[in-house]
Amino acid sequence: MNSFFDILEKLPNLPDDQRKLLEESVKVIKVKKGEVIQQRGDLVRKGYLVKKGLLRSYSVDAKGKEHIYIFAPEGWIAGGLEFDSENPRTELFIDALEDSEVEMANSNLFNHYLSFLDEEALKVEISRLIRRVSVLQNRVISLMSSTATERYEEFLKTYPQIVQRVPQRMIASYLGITPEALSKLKGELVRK
Amino acid sequence: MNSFFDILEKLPNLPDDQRKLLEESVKVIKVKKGEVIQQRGDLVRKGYLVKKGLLRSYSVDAKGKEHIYIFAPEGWIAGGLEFDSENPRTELFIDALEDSEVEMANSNLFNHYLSFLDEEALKVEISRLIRRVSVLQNRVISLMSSTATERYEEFLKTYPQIVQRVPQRMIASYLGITPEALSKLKGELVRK
DNA sequence: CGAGCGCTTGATTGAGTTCAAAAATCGTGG
DNA sequence: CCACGATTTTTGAACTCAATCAAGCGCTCG
Repeated sequence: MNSFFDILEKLPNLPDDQRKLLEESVKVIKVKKGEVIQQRGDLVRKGYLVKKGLLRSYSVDAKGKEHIYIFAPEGWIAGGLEFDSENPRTELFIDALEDSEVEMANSNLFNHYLSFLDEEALKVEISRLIRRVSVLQNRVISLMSSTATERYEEFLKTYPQIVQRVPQRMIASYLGITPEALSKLKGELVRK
Repeated sequence: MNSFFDILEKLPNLPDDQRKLLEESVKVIKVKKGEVIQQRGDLVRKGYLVKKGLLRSYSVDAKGKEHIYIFAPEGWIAGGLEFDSENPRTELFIDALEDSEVEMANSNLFNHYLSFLDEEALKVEISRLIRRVSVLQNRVISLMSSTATERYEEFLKTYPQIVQRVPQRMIASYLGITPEALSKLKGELVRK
C-alpha cells in the first residue's frame, strides 16, 4: 500500500456521499523535522503514511528518556488506524526525523473501510496485522535473549537503509541502550 | 471465545460437507505436564485453545536458554492459527506446565473461517489481532524502559492468577531475567 | 527415605549506565 | 564557501544491575 487512496479504490460499490466523506478523512500534510504530530494520551487515532521523509514513533519513560518503537520511512505507516477499545489512548509519540510529506488518515477511514471490506481486502488487512505481530514477537524475543551487540548487528542487516539516515543515538534508542554503549560496542566490532 | 466450535456456529450458511471438514479439523486432546506439542521449525500451523490446565509458548536461544513468550491458561490460545507466508515456520515451542485439556485446530479451520466470515466476525478477528499487537507493544516498551523489579511488579498486577500456578523460574524466564535475579529482587521487595 | 528439583544466598564477573570531557561532524548565517 | 556554535560521537573512569558460578536448604513425590 503506497497511498491511503488505494483503499478507496478497493471499494467500487461505495455510494458517492460515503466516498466523499472518506476522501475527506485523508489529508496530505507536510511535517518539518522535529515536529511532533502525535503525543501520549491523544485520543484521536490517526494513521500516518509516509510519502517522503522519515517519522519515528517513541515512548518516553518515567525518567524522561525516549525509547524508539519504530522508524517509518517511505511507504511505512506510523501510528496505525487500529483502535483498541480497552486502551483508547496512545502511549506513543510520533515526530519527524526529516522534513516529510505524509498522508494523514483518521480512523473514520479504517472503520468505514472495514464495513465495506470484501473477502480479498479482509485477508490483506489480517495479513498486515499478522506480519506486525510477527515483527513484534521477534523484537520481544530478541530483547530478552540477545546482547546489545547482537541486536545491533541484526538491525544493520534488517534496516540498512535507515542506518544511513538517522543519528546513531536514535539507533541506540531503538536498541534499548545508551548512545555511549552503542559507540563503544561499534568500536569493539571494528577491532575485529 | 471459549471453544473453536463457536466459530462453526457463526457460519450458518456453511454447506454440510464443508462443515464436516471443519469439524474434523478440531480435535480435543489431553496433554501431560511437560509434553511438547509444538517445536521450532514446525510448518504445520495449529492453534491450541486451553480448556483446562496451562500451556506455555517459549523460544530457545543460541545458548540453549528458554525465554517464555506467553502463558496460556484456560480460555487462552497458544500458537495461533495465523499464517505468515513470509515466515511459515514457527520460532516457538509450546508445552504444558500442567496436565491440560486442549482443543487443537489446524489452519484449515482458520482459512475456511476467513472465507466465510461475515462483517461482524471479521471485526472480532481484527480486534483480537489488534489487542495482541497492543499487548506486544507494551511488552517491547517495558523491556526497553523498565528495570526487572518494575517488570515483576507489573507482572504481579497483570497476571495474578498465573503467579500462583507456575514455578518462579518460569516467571523469571518471562521477565527476561535469571531465576537467581528474581529471587534476590523479591528479597529486596520484602525488605520494604 | 532418599534423590532431585526449585528456591535462596553469597562471591565474582561482566555488560551496560552514568557522568564528564574531548574530538568530530553538522548546519547555518554571514 | 568558510567559520562558528551546536549537536553528535567518542573515550574514560566509576558505578550498578543482573548474570554466572557455586553451595546449601527444604520440599515432594516416587
